Amino acid sequence: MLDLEKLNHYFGMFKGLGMQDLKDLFASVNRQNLKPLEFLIEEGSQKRQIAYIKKGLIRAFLVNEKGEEITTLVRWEDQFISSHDIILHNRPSRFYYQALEKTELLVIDYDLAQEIMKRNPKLEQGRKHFLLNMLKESIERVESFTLHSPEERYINFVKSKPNIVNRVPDKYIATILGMTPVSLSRIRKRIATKEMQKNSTKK
Amino acid sequence: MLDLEKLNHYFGMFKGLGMQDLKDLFASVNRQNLKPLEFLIEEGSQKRQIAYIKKGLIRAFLVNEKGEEITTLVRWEDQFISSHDIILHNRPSRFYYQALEKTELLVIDYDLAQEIMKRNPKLEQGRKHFLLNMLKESIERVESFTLHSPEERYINFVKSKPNIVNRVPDKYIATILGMTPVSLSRIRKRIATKEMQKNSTKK
DNA sequence: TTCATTACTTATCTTTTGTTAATCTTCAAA
DNA sequence: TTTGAAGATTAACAAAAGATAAGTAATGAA
Repeated sequence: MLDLEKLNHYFGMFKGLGMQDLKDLFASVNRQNLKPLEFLIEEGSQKRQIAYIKKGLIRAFLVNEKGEEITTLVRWEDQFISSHDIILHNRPSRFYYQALEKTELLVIDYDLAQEIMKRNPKLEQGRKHFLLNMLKESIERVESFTLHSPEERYINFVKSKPNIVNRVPDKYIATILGMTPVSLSRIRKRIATKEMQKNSTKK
Repeated sequence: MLDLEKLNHYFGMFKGLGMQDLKDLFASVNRQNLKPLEFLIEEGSQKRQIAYIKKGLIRAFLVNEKGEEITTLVRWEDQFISSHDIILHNRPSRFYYQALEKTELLVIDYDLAQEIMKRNPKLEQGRKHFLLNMLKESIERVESFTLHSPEERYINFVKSKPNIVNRVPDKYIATILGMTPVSLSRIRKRIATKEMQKNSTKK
């Protein structure tokens, strides 16, 4: 599937786009490739850009007062990534955005995208859809903290993103789920033990 | 300040509204009053409505498998409240929405509001603003779980919502912050002890 | 293939949280 | 003013999580 077809498929974004805007859009989209461990956005950046991930995987993390890296999210192919500090809060990014794999991106300036949307009211539909999905995802994540235990949180993460677990080191998954890597390791062991018991009684 | 002025102030919502739509809107807004402990929405409900809180306070909670009530959010005057299960996920509400005080609401049918928005493209701006605020709030809440300890979470809650703390029982605040009431009580004591020490050395 | 680095696991100890139940407060209804 | 009922605190114990360090496994570059 072509890139734009994919975007359209997920967000129905380009339905209403005029020819001039399509040209503008294409002209302003930059391809960017990152090697593993390279940064898309660094702490302190104010670059107002949004990236569509064609291939690869990016993690967002910040360095806290103790000097520890806290990873808060990962995004992978066919998702958008941007600094919410820059885009949503209009402040320098507290987070780094780092590729964990060879990653191919389509990068667009946020303000330009805004303008194009303004000129094409029909695009609002796509934006609304996109925002609602972000909101859903975020609310679900809040609920994972208020409604579930750390162990349940990990189990659900594995269930809902089985392929991602194999592409992201556990230590990053740990802090995404609000726990330490050591604690996650213990939880994994606990789960494995329970599985063992289940299987032995089954037999 | 009048109700509509307030709404306008916070969301700039009615700028682009035509006369017919204003009439529609007014005709379809229902006033509703709740006594303490009465429900706006009950578990299982599918009523697609959004309420603006003129006065009072509402908590959302669900009853988990163990039969415990888990409160996940509170909303108060000049805020909107709705069931995200119904509105966002199109499924029956898992949550109850209960007034904790004498509460006055303006209730509107969500689908009607949608239609009015569709007929008034200028309103999209207000909706976008509203959605972005919801998203910001939700992301900040996720960060409070990944970036802060339970103790810090409580301190931040008190700092950012000092008036609300006095209107909501601690046991509800506890589960909003992802902990048990007993644990919150201990945290409060710990904080108080630290404050004591600070004040004694200051003297 | 080897070796060094990084990730993961395990161990030990401390701190915090969960659980349950008892006790103390508060506050509103009688 | 008294008195229940609900909320908050405290206690006691078990379970889990944090912190630190040491050991083991995995991985990728030379």
